[in-house]
Formats: sequence, C-alpha cells, structure tokens
Amino acid sequence: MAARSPASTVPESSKHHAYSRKQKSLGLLCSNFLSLYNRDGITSIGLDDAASRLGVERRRIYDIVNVLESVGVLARKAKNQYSWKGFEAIPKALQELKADGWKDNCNSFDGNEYSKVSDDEDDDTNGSQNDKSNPGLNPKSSASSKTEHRREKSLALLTQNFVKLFVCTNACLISLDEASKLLLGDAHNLSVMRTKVRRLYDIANVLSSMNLIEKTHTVDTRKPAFRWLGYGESTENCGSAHNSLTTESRKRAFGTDVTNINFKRSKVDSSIGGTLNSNFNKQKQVKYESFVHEVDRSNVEEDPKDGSKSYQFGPFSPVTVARVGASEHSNPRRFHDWESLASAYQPQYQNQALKDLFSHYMEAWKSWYSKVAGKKPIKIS
DNA sequence: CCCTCCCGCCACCCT
DNA sequence: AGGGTGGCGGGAGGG
Repeated sequence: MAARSPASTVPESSKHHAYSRKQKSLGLLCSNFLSLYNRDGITSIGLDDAASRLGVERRRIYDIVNVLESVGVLARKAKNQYSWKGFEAIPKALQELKADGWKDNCNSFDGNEYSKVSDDEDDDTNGSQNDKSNPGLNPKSSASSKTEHRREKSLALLTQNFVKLFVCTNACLISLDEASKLLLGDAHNLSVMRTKVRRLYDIANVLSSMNLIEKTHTVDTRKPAFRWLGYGESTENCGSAHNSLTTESRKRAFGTDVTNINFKRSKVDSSIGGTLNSNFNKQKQVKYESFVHEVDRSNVEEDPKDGSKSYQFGPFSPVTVARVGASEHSNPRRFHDWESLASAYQPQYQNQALKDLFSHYMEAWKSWYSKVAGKKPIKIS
C-alpha cells in the first residue's frame, strides 16, 4: 500500500496536532461535503474528487453518499459518479419513503425476517435513461438472494428504515435503543446488535449534520435519543423548533476549513504545543430539552402562519442555497395522501415491538389528524 | 466504566 | 482479473 498520502496538502502549520475525534467525525465530514457541493453549477460528483478534496479516504465518502442518497440528495449515476439533487429533493424522497413504509408493511408475506424495502426513490421528473435493473419483473429474483442479503444490511436500507420510523409513525422522538430494537429485529444477538448500533450512530451523524434530526435524550430517562426535525414545511411540528435559538446554535462550522485531513488516530503523538489552530469552532450540540415532548401532538393548534416554510436545510450560508426551498410548498396535500394511504394499507409490522410502537403513535396521530383536518379520525384496524 | 463511532481490513459486487 | 463498494467489528477517544 505505498505510503500514506503526503501531507503536502495541508495548508497551514504542517505539524500534526492532537488527534481529535470530533474533527474526524462523519457528521463534520458530511457538512463539509455538503458545503462543497451544495452550490450552483454542481450537477455531478465524482467520489474520487470528493475524497481528495475533503482529504479523506474513499471509504468514508461511501458512508456519506449512501445516506445522502437514501434521502434523495444524491442519486447514483454511474460507477464513481453521483448526481446532485439537492435538498429540494428531500421532501419528495421522504414522501416516498412514507408511502413505501406503509406499503411494505402490508405485503410482508409469510413470516420472513425483514420486509424488503423497495429500492429507492430514484429519479424524478427528469427522465434520464437510468437503466438499473428492471424494477418490476426480474427473472430469478430469488436467485439474487445473495445480493439481496447484502442489500438487506446496507447502510442505505438502514437509513431508510430509520427515517421511516419517524415519517411513517409521526414520532418525534425515538430513543437509540428503541430504534435499534425496531430496526434490527429483536436483539437476538448481542454482538450483532452492537454492530448495528454503530451503524445507527453513523447514520444519525450524517442526518443530523443535515439537520434532519437532532441528537438529544429522552426526557425521563437520560437515554440517548433522536428527534426528528424534518424538512420544514408541514412536518408535523415535531420540533418545529426551527427557530431562533435552535437555528444558530446548531450551526456547524463549515465551509471554512474543509477537511478532515491528516492526524490519524494513533498513539504516536509527539507532544503538542498548545491548542491547535482554531478553525474548528466548538459548537456544542444543541440541547434544548425544553423542546422534548413526546409524540403527543394533541396540543397542536394547527398554527397556520407559522414561519416554518422558510426553513432551510443545513447550516449553510443562504447564498449557496439560492433556489432551495423555492420549489416546494406542497403543504396541505399530504393530508389526503395520508388518508387514503391509511385506509388502503393496513400496516402490519413483523415484530410486536414495532406494532406496539406503531399503534401507539397511530393513536396520537389519529386524534391529531382529526383535529387538524377537522374530520373524524379514520379508522385503522 | 460505558457510550460513541473512527478506521481500515477484506468480502463482495461489478465491470 | 481488477478495481470499485461497503459490511463489519476492533478498539481508541470522550464523558
């Protein structure tokens, strides 16, 4: 493997400083990735390019790219090539995940392990060729069980399922272990569980760098949890906490120093002078527990003029997000979608835990829905 | 000590 | 065969 890449790329002081985990986090890397590509003119992204510009190994780029693709921000174009869809694509992707979530909890025929989650929410209006395998009929579908097995445990799938948890259930807050139990089947094996939890952390880190979720902890217990922040508009006010305080405090410092270059984790640490450069502002993770309110959205008063529509993704400087947000304001329509979906599909979760959780949230949702929509709750089950 | 989660080996897919 | 992908889990940093 030859030598490590020369440190020639390091801009300032070449000395290696103390190893800091935070500076190498997936979340930060993702932020950098986003600020690097979320600008006009960007259409396609080369993984090699990204890796070198961000100063990380390819492997890390895969992690990011996989979750970004899961929420629609990116789409795979070809080997080593992704196309940038932007944050505008998130709402649609989430919508699809939502519909998807209901659907595949319906056709989970036989007692199979995990419901297969349909591929992805792929492209949109733009009808590019985009071959990929034919979605519908495919010859020996079962023969590819090998591949499918792999896919089954992919970061991408896990991400989608994780998101579905919020989106399909209207849950605002889900604790880490709740999520892991639901997503990883019942904790059969401890080590398997551990591995999966690691993945959950990975996912959560990138999702939170996009501000789709936020890390917190449950009110009662101090257990770690994730709060859904959603994509702004009509997100059922989970933490419609996109306001003053949250907005800025959550900002990550990025754009300034692009990189997670150098400083590998290692015991070798020739003394470090004082503190290292301070490009990295230490933004503390926000923790407004005051917002922590459980699912219960019964106190929603259907605020009509909320300023949430002006929400912008990520802590990016407004200039770079130019047209973002201008394209979507499909506010009310999702209600009917929900109604029809709800009555059309009877959600059937495999494991009891998921079922319980679901019905619990469903109750809350129904009352909320009836209030907001001004009609009697639809009957489910 | 336990929780987070970075790192990179190496099994798997594609060409 | 060769290179791109990405599961996986050891083990180190952080609280």
